[in-house]
Amino acid sequence: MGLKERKERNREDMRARILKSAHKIFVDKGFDDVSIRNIAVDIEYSPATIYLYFKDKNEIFYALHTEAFKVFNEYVADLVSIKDPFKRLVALGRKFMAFARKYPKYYDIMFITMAPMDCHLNKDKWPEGTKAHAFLEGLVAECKAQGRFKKLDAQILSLTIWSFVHGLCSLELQNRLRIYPDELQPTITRDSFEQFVKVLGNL
Amino acid sequence: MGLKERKERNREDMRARILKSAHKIFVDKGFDDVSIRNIAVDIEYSPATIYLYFKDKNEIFYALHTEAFKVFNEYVADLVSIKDPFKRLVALGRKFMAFARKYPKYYDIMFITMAPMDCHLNKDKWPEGTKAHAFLEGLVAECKAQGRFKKLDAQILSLTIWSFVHGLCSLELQNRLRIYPDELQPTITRDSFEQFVKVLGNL
DNA sequence: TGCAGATCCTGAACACCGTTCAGTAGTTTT
DNA sequence: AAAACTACTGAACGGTGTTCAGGATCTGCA
Repeated sequence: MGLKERKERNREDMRARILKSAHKIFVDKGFDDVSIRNIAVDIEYSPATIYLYFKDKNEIFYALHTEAFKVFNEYVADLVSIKDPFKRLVALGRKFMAFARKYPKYYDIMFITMAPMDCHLNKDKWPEGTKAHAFLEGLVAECKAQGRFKKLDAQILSLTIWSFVHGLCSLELQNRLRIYPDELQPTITRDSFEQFVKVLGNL
Repeated sequence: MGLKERKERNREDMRARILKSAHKIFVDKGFDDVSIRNIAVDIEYSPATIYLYFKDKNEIFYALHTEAFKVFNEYVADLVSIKDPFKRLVALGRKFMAFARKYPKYYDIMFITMAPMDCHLNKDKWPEGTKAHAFLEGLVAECKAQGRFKKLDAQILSLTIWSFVHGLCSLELQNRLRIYPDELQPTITRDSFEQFVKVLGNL
C-alpha cells in the first residue's frame, strides 16, 4: 500500500512549501517579517494550517538555520583546492568574512540570533556548527603537523581564531564599528584581519 | 519665574520614573518583557502617557543602553590601580569577560542587540562606545611606548583585541560554544583567553 | 468669583503578532 | 447510505507598539 507513503510525501511537500515561503520572506524582507501570518498569506492557506505541519515558529526558524549552514558549506567548498593548510586556513577566514557580508541575515541566524531554538543546547542538536568547527580544527591540526603553532593547543587555537573572526564580523554587522572615522571604515576590518594573520604566520 | 523650571523638573522626574521602571523590568524579567504596557502598569499610568515623555520604545532602550555603559565603566574603574599597562590591558580583558557573564542582558544591549537604535550610526551618537574604545586604544598605546607590539599598529591591534574578546563572549552568551564536550565547557573560554594573552605577551 | 486656556492624562482603537480549538467541508472506508 | 477519517479554517485569546479625540484638572486673568 503506497497510500501511506503518498500521504507522507504530500506532508513533506507542504512542509517544503512552507519553508520555501519562509525563506523567500526571510531573504526579501528580513528576519522580522517572517511571521506565521505572512507565510500563510504567501502560501495561500490560513495561519492555523501551518501548525499542522510545524510545531511552532521556532521549528521553522531551525530549518532556516540549517539551510544557512548548507549555503555556507557550499560557499567555502572550493577551499579544498588550496594545498597549503595555512593558506587554506587564511582563505577560510577571508571567506567567512565575505560570507557574513554577503549574507548578513544568514550570518545572523547562524551565529547571533538567540531565538529560543533548542538546537544550541548541545553538540548533537547542532550538527552543522559541530561540523563547521571540526573543519576549522582539522585545518589548525594540519598546520601543526607542518610545524606551525608549536606551542599552542590546536583545539584552543581554533576557538581563538573563530572568536576573533566572528567578533570582527559581529561588531561590523551590529554597526558597532561606526565609532571609527569614515575614512577608516572600508579598511579597518581587513587591516585587523591581516594583522591577525601576520601574527599567526609567525607562530 | 521658576514655574517653567518646575514644569521642566516634573518632566524630568517622569522620564526618570519611566526609565527606572524599564530598568527594573529589564533586570528582573529580561529584555523581552520590557514593553510599553508593562512599564505603564508598573508606574501606574496608561501606556499612552509614556508617549508624552518618550518618542518611542527605542528612545527608552537607548537610555538603558547608555546606563549599561555607565555600569560597565564603574565595573572596570578599579583597573587604574594597576601600574603596568600590559597587566592592566590583560586585567581589562578579564573584567570585560566577567562583566559579560555577570550582566549578560547589559552586554547584549551594549554590543549585540540591533534594535534600530540610531545611536550606532556614527561616533557622535555613541559616545560611550567611543569612550570605552578610546580607553582600550590608550592602553595599547601605552604598551607600545613600553616597547611592546613593536611591529603592530595600536589602533588596529585594539580592534583585534576587542574583536577577539567580544567574539568569545558573544559565542558563549549566544550558546554557540555548546558544541564542545561538557567537560571542556567550564575552561574553554578561559583557556582561549589565556592563550591569546600568552601570544600577545611575546609580541 | 468665574471663565478661558493650557496642561496632563486616558480609553479606545488600529494593525500587527503567535497560538489554539471547535467545527466544517470533502474524501474514503465500511 | 452511513460512518470515519482527513485537511483545512474562522474566530478567538492574549499579547505587542502606537495614535488620537476627548476628558479632567489646574493656572492666570478679568
